[in-house]
Amino acid sequence: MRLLLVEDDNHVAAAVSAILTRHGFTVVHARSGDEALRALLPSPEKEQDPFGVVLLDLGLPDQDGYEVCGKIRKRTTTPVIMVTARSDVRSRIHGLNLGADDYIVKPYDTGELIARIHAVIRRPGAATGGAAPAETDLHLGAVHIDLPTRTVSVDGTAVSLTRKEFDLLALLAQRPGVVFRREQIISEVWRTSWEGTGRTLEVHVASLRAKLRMPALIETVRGVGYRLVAPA
Amino acid sequence: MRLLLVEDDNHVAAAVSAILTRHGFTVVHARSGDEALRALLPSPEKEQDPFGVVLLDLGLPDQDGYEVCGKIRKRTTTPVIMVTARSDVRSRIHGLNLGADDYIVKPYDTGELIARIHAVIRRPGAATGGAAPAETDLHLGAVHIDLPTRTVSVDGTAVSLTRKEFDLLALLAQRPGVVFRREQIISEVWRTSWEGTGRTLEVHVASLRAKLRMPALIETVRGVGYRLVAPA
DNA sequence: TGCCCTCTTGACGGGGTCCTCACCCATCGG
DNA sequence: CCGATGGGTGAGGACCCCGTCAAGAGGGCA
Repeated sequence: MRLLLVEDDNHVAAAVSAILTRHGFTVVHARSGDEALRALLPSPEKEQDPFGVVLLDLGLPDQDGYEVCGKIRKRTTTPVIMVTARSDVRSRIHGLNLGADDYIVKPYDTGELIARIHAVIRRPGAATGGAAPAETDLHLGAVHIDLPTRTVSVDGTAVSLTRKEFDLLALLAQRPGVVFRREQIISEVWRTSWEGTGRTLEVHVASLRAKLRMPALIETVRGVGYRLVAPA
Repeated sequence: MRLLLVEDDNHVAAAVSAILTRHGFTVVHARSGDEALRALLPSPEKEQDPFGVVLLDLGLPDQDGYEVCGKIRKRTTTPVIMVTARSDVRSRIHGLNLGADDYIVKPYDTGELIARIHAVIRRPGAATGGAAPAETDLHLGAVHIDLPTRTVSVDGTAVSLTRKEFDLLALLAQRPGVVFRREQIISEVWRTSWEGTGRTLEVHVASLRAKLRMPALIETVRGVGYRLVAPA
């Protein structure tokens, strides 16, 4: 699960990040409120998994942490856990009323942090309540892709794809015309930084081209990667 | 919204109850773990609104408060907030890992209590009480699901499902056709972030397929999860 | 207390997916 | 024209994932 860590101190961020990574989270680090908001909002460019939870430090340089929390709540339903050194009750109530799901006071026990994160993300709706209504249907000429149901059809007839095939197609289809580099595709679809020595990627591309019966749809960019040709 | 207050001390209960009532909650008071569990379980006789949240004091006479929390979590998905004088980190982590949604240490500020209650019940999906009138009946071809009474019938004949079976079916039925990931199902139905190694999920799916006499209704999406096939 | 229902776990097996490997072809630079 | 580089292709086998079965733990109810 992806986690957004909002923290201006790089040393603290590195330490916390290490702990969270060890517990299975993919940590994205934002150093300011602006950066956090930009990372949260689904931009047309990068279509990634939505964040499962936000760890928001209130001591930010550019803007008030409470304000950031409010803005996050206005746009998404992603759970927010406030982290701060301010221990007074007033601040806690203020934070919670702004839409925060929990409020932890520094210094905190790392075990408790993990436990509270899990408590927040297991609440019903948290799993589905990612970012704002992202695009779920993609049309590319005759090809129609439905993300939630993981179904693909060409000219109206359904096509059965395997997991890797679908993930690969979905990735490319999010930015038609844009070239994805090989290593980028590997890391997104395979979720591992292992750079294969084999022909794995090519095999899956070939399979996709065959199943979609449109070999020209996926274009090879020699020495770089692949891209989907944008429909006219 | 109805709130279940589990507290053995009558004086404390009266005081807290008054505060909560003033904030718009309908408070039901249970003096022991047994009483709490009996109040929570939906009896076929009295058809009442389900509880929106449980305030669980850990200092109970009859049984361990943690145990009670575990039992509650086993049967319902109602949010639980633990309230106790035990402030050590160990207890907090233990409580949260048992499925509690929050953990407040006595003595607490009443304003913070209210804020934390609101933070817990504000989650989308947690609104079993007064909020959005969610869909209560689901029809999928020959299968009819009634959420409030937790009854399921196929072709008009009733089918007896266990708790987990019903929760699983109800989850999938909420969005026919869309694929639910395994982890998502685990976290929603089991409400615990334990990543099981066993075959638990598959066993329940198999049981459901058999009882509904429609093996094709629940479709396996290899490497991802399951989904209900949308009716034609 | 004893029985039954539910849930969990583990072993086992089958079948679908994925990766590897070898070889082929296309492109590009000299 | 020729070699080097990098992608395309077609098997085959390994691995992974899921379905099934059986056994056991725990709680509920009489």
